[in-house]
Amino acid sequence: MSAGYNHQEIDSKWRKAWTEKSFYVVDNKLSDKKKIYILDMYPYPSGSGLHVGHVEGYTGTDVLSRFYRMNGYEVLHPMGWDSFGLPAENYAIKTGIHPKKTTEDAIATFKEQLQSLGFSYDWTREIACHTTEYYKWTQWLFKFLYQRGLAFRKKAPVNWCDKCKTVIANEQVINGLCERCDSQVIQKEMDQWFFKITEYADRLIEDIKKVDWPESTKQNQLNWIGRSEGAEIDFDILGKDEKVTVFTTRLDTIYGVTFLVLAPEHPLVQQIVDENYRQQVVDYIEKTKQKTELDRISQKEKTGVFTGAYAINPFNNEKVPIWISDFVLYHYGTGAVMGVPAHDERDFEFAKKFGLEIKKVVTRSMGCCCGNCSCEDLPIVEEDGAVLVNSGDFDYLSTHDARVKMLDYAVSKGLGRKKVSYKLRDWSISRQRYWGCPIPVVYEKDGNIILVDDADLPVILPDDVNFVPTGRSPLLDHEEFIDVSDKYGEGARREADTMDTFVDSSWYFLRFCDPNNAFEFASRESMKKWAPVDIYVGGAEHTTLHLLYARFFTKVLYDAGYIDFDEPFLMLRHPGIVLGEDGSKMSKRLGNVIDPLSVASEYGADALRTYELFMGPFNKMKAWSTSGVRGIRRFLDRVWKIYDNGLYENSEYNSEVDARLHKTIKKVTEDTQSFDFNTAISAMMEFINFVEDNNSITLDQYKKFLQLLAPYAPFLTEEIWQKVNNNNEDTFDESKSIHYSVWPEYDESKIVESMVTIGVQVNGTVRSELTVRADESLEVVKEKVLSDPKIQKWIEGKIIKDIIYKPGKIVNIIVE
RNA sequence: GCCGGGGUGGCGGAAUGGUAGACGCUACGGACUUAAAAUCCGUUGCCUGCAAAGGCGUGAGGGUUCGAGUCCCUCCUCCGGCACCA
Repeated sequence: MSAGYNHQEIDSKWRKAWTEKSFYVVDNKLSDKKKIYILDMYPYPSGSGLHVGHVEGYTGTDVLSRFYRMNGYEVLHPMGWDSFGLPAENYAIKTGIHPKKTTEDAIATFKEQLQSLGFSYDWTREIACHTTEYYKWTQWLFKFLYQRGLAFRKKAPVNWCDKCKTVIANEQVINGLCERCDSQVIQKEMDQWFFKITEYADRLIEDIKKVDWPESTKQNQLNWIGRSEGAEIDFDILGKDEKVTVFTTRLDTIYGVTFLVLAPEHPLVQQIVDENYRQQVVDYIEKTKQKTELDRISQKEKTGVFTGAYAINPFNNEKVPIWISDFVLYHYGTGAVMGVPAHDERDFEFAKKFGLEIKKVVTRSMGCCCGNCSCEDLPIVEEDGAVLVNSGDFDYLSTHDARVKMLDYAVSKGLGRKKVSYKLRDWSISRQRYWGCPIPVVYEKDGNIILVDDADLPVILPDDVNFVPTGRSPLLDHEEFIDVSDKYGEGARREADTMDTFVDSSWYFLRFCDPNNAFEFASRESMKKWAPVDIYVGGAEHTTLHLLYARFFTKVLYDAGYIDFDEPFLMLRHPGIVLGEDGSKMSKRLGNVIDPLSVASEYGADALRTYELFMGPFNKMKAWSTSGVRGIRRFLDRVWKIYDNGLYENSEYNSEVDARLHKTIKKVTEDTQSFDFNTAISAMMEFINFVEDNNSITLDQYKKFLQLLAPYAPFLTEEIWQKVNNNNEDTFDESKSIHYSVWPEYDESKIVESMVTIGVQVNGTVRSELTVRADESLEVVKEKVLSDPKIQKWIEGKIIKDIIYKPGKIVNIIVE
């Protein structure tokens, strides 16, 4: 422990005072004041509590919240809990302790940690998605999507772990293995609920341009949606009254088709297969079903079988064999592809393996690049300057032009059509798990779907459920929950699956606008005032799922007229991962986890907060350093010492200190807003160094400096602020707090320096320096520079060709 | 493989095309102390040199420019995402 200010006393005193005065509570009344909504991704309350890495993001948003309050904004800065989810249920399976209990205990721990660090959340708006008050509206939103035709039910494969006897979520499948027992996960067909996010694919792509998000996150989303433009072409099947439709983005290569491949799951396979080949086809389909995800990913060689059927290429009427293979994905495109081995690496591999013909239809116009390499033997995939050959009327066209002309031709002859395909698939939301939001659906005896009435919401998740894995949804065995025959008629049963927790988190940011509303998910007025989120901060691991789902929900609500914005998060930033002192990821196993509360109790919450942001650029990965925290603490102690030794009372006004202060105000104001917290803190350190070197700071200057530091170190600055203002702590309120004081403005005229020191170069290498008026003329500078002995040494006997002078920056003498 | 983002002292990192290494840590030297901790002062990119000074330096190699960490091209490497997507 260092000497200096008593953080234990000061931290707890102000935490208490701010809480008592409901400092950060905001209302929903529309006002003329500027407003800003600053949000952290709400955490999953895990049993192990927060470590210092989690706190970086929360510190960033808190600094911004405090900064904007001081700049006259009404700030909505809430916190809540993503409290449904698998870890609590898995823990319950292991220990028998109810998820509700472990979750609520964890929430208490998290809350204590956050409050100790002085985060200025409006706790009257706290939400938790496992509460009935919250999930009533999650259920309402499910119904809302269903009514708009965006929720539907179909059979779909789920991940099944045979050892754990349970269905597990995609997130729990690690490289095809079960997260908990490392055994193989297989696919099982079950009835599932889906949300039709694919309907919004194009708007999700288009609107990403509107938001201020990290470029990589935007790219990840585009990548995930995976839009590609191409064509669907119909191939007649020889001797059958059927057609196979393929999807291709390389229509220009269609004269090179030497076979077709269907996914083994393709329904047409059964109809077209030649009887002589039926057995091998059936065997192959069966083998594919047996394969685990891991098998399919890791198999190096292509597999497949011939169906005995042939198709006719509509462009040249050639007869090509139809194969099936598991490298063709049933759920993408049409589940069928045209094989062009000369111009596609996968098709090339397949043709080589099974001895299929390879027919080249695209060539480099100037022949091979070098003439003596083997590149002509490999598929030409895409290349500038390549042209078509062996393609009938389309010969000598560039690949690009050929694509356009061939599509026109196909459309005019009725052979196919333009088509856009997406990688994005509909969002499967059914989970065969207990600890989640019940789906508000009842099935009548004949299977008819009935939505539960609004008046009967929420469908309450029962507490007394046996969640030990049996291989089916735990709620299925809760007769009282399942059996609703008295209300819905003989044989009526409730849906027993719960919703994916990503459904909860797809709309929680709206609930914060009006968290206690019992009649709507949030009032229009409250959302008009606060939403959308202006600044959103959270982990980069959510670049696709959560952030995409929330955008989808927002657009659906927008289309229905509930809200007047169609993007939920205008600005998004990701905090970088914080590594342990040893440079490896913090984990219990390595024993390098650092608890924020222990840092705060040893060095003070302010030192922790300031260090969190001083470590490095906000969005970059960096390693924790306890000696770094000590360095910050030294800095804070020096700030305290200016009060403690009364320097501000004994100083004469010093204009250089003042110029420095105004420069610092400018830097901190700009850098704080742009998330460059580390350089803002450096600037404040430089200012204090300068004050100490000059042994001068007036009260007014000191107070302005304290205000700059206040968002970062709220406790210490509040303490000094009260003392230098001689406030009576018994009558403390918002009007006297530094955190509601008016952010200092800088005076540009004080920043402009009249005298500057610039470098003097000879042929671009610095040889001397020169102090002149910032706007000194070239003549004077030239005279001074040429008479400088250090410079004369370098130009002696040489011809001066030019002198470049950029006022205030540099002078460069070009010789010889 | 494709997409995105990086590579700067012993370490974390600063630098609108204009004196690279701000700020902090570490280390070393000194002051204070009976002593230690804390605190304060000084030094700290590398090489040569007692010094003055000079040379070399931002992953590698080219280029543009009076001038490049910064802009352009080629390559190496690390991190993140996607990955048989036709």
